[in-house]
Amino acid sequence: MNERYNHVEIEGKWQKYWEDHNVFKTVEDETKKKYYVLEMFPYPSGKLHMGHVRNYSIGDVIARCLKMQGYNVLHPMGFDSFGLPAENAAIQRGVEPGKWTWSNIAEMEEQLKQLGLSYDWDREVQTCNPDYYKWMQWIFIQFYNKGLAYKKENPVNWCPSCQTVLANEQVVDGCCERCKSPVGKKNLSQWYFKITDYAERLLDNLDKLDGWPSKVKVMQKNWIGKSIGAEIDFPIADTNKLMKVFTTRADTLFGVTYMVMAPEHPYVMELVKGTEYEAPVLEYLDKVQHMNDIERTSTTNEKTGVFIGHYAVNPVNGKKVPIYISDYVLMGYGTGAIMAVPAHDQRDFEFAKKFDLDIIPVVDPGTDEIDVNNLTEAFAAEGTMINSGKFDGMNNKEAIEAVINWLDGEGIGKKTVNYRLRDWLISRQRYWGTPIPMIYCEHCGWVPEKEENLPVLLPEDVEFTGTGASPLTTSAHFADCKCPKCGADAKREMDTMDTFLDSSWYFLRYCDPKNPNEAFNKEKADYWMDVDQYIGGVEHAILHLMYARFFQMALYDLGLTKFEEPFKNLLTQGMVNKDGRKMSKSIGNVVSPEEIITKYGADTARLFILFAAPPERELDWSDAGVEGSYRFLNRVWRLVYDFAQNWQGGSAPYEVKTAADKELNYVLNTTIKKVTEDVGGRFSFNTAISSIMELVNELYKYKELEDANQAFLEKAIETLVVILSPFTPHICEEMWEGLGYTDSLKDVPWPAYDEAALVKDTIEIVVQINGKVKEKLHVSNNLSREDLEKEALSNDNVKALTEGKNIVKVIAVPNKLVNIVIK
RNA sequence: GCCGGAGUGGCGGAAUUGGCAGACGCACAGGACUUAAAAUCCUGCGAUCCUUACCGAUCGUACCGGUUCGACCCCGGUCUCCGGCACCA
Repeated sequence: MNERYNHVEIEGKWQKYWEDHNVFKTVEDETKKKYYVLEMFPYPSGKLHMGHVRNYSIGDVIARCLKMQGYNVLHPMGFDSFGLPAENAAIQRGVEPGKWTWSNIAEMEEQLKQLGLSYDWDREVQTCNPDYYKWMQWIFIQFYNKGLAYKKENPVNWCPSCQTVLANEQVVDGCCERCKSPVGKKNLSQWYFKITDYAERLLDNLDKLDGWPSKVKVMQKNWIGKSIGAEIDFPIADTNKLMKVFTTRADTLFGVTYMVMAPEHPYVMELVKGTEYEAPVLEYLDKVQHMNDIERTSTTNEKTGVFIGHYAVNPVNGKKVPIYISDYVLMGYGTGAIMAVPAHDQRDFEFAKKFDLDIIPVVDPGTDEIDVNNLTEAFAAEGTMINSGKFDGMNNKEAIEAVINWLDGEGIGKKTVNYRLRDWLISRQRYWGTPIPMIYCEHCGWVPEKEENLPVLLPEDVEFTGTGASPLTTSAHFADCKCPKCGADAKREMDTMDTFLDSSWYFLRYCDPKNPNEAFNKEKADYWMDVDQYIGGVEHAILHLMYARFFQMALYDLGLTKFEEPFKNLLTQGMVNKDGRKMSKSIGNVVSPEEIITKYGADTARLFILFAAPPERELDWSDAGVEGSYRFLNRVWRLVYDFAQNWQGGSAPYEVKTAADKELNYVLNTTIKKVTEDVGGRFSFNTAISSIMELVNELYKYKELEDANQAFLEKAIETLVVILSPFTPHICEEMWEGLGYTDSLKDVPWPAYDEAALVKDTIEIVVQINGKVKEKLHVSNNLSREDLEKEALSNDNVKALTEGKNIVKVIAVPNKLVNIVIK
C-alpha cells in the first residue's frame, strides 16, 4: 500500500476486482439463512443524484455487513425503465424512447458501479425489456382471468393542453404536473384493477407490519379511508324509487331536513325529465362539468345546488323533505347521495343557511355554552339524544348502533362499510409502457392474448406528436390481430400500462430474473421472499408501496407465492438537501455525486452521507462535513500504513495486561458491539461511524504509549479495517491487502465481541445530592446496593456536603449512581 | 378542518430501559511543526456569574404545569415547523 491515500486509483482497482472475480454473485443455498436487502430501483434518468447515493449506501452497508455475518444475502439492482420522460425525449428531440432509455441505463450502471455497491449484476432487471414485460403481460392476464381487471367508462383526469389522460398522482393541486394547466374531466373507457376488493386486507395487514414506520402505515390507513356507517333507504314520494344514502351518523336520522344527490347521480335526469326543473338542473350540471378539480373541491366555496322538485320520505317519522343536487356530494363515494342534517354537519349547515332550510337539533351537548336551538355552526361532538322519539335520552354514540339495529329490523337500512380507496386506473394513452395484452373481438368482446403469443411487443413504426391518442394508434399494423377465441379479425388494445404495475412485482423477478418459462419460479421466490429490508424514499409511502402489497396479495391468492406481504421491514430515508432547501436546478444548489466521487472518492461520499444524519431524517449536504469524512479516512489510512510496514501478520499471540491494554480492549469490544447492533438492528449508521471514530482516536492514543503491546495493537487495527469495510469498502480492501491478506474482505467473518471485555473492573459512579451531581466515585464493578451506599456516605466530599443535614433517603442503583436526598 | 411527526450548543447530531445533557463530527479560537503555506499534532469551545488562577455556583433540551429521589425521555396544556388526507357524508 502507498504512503498516500489515492482514492481514484484504489476505487478503480477494487471495483474491477469485484467485477472480475464475480464477488457478489448470489445463488440459492438452503444451508444458509437468507437475507433479502432491496433498495427501490431507479428510473434511468441518466444521472444519479444524492438521494440515490443515500438510498444505495444504506442498503449496501446492510448487505455487506450481513454477508460478513454469514447470511446468504440477495442484493439486486435494476431499472424502472418505462415512463413518460423517454417519450418526451422522443417528442422534443426525436430520439427513439428505447434508444434513449437504454443509453441512460448504461450510464446509470456505470455510475452505480463507481459507488462500489455490492450488487449481483447478473440479476439486473429492466422493466422495458421484453423478457420482463412479457411476464408483466402474463400477470395482467392472470388478474383478468381472476376478475381483478375490468374495463369501464368513467370520468378521468384530462389535461386539455397535453391532450392526454393523467393519473391521480400526476394531478398536483388540481393542475397538470407537467404543464400546470387546470385538469378537467373526460369520459373514457379504461382498464381498472379491483384494488378495492383488497381494501380490508390491505388495511388489516398493516397491523402485522411491525417492521414498518408507523408514519407510512398511518398514511396508507388514511388513503384507504375506511368508515363504518349505515345505508338507509328513503322512498322518493310519488315514485317507486328508493334513495339510498350512506351515513356514519345514523343517530342524527331524526334531524334530516333535506336530501342531496350528486349531480351525476343516475336518478337525477329521470326525476326531472319533462318537468319545470329540467332546465335549471341541466344548467347546473353544465356548470359543474366545466369546473376543474380545484374549484370543485375547494372548501371555501359557497355551497351551490338546485332543488329537483321531488321529496324523500324519512323512514323513521314519515316526514317529507326536499331533494337537492349539489356538487358537495360526490358520485364516487358511498351511494352518491346523502341525508342532510344541518344541525350536526358543518357542510349541511352551510347549505341549509344558504337555502333557508330547517335546522333541527337531535343531539344536546348538555352545556350552557351551546344553544342547540340557535346554532351558529353545526354541533358535531358527543351529547344526549333529543327530538328523536324512543331514542331520546340515549348517548348519541350508543344511539348509532341502536338506530342501525332498528333500521335493520324494519328492513329499511343496514350496517355498511365504505372506503375512500378507488379502483386503480391502469390505462395510459402512452407509447413507452407495457402494452395491455387484450384484444377486442366483435363476436367475443374482450379476450386476452394467448400465452404463446406473449410478449405483445411495442411496435417501432410510431409517431410522437405529444397530443391526442396513444402513439400506438399511429402504427400501421400493431392493432391488427386475430381473436384468440374465434379466430376472426380483431383489434388490439391501444393503451399501455401504468408504470406502477411494472414496479409492483420486480422484487419477485429478482429472485429468478432470467427465467424464460415463468414470471418467477415459486421455489426460488419462496426461498428469497419476503424482502427482509426494503429501503426508499417516503414519497412512495402510499402509491408504490400499496400497489406492491396489492400485487403480492393477488399473486398469493393465485398460489404463486407463499407470502401475503412483500416487505417485512421498511426504512424510509429522508431527503438530501443543501442549505436547508431541496437540491434543485432552479435554485442552483445541486451537488452532483460525480463531482464528489472525483474529488474525494465514493468511500468519502458514502461515509459522509451515512454519518451526517440518521437515515430517516432529512440530511443537509455540507461541503465542510465531506471534508471531515475525507480527513477521517486519511487518518485511518496513516494509522494502518504505519503498521503495514512492520506487520507481524495480526495473528501473533498477545495478552491483555496493563490498564491501558484493558482500556483499549474495552473500547475495541464495545465498538464491535455497537457497530453490529447499530447496523443490524437500529439502522443508526451515524452512531456506528462515530463509535469507529472513537476507536481510531483510542488507537492513536494507545500506540504512543511506551509499553504498547504491538501484537494486540495489530489485532485491533485489523478489526478496525474489518468493521469499517461495509461503510467504505474500497479503502478497506486496499488496507486489508496492505496488511498482507489476499482474500476479499467480504469473505472475512464479522468479528465477535468478547462479553468479558465489556465489563470494566472499576467503574465510575455518580453521587447526587437532591438529584444534582456532586461527586464521582471509582468503585469495583457490580458493587451491591448496600456497599455502594456505604461507599458514598463515607466519601469526604459527600460528608462535608451533608454535614448537619437530615438525610431523608438514599437511592443506590448498582453500576449507575447514588442519590442522597437531604433536607 | 382531521390524522401523523418533530423542536437539544454557532451547525449536523448523541444520550438504546426514567439515572452524569451535549458523544462523534463540522465551524471557530489558541498553540506546536514549517522560511512560509497546506497537511498533521496538541488544547479550548452551552450560557451567566465568582475567582489572579485553580476550584466552584446558578441556569439550560420550544413554552407553561404535573408525576418522580431523579425527566430531553412519562402525563396534561400551549406555541412553532414539517408531512399526509381533505366538501369522503
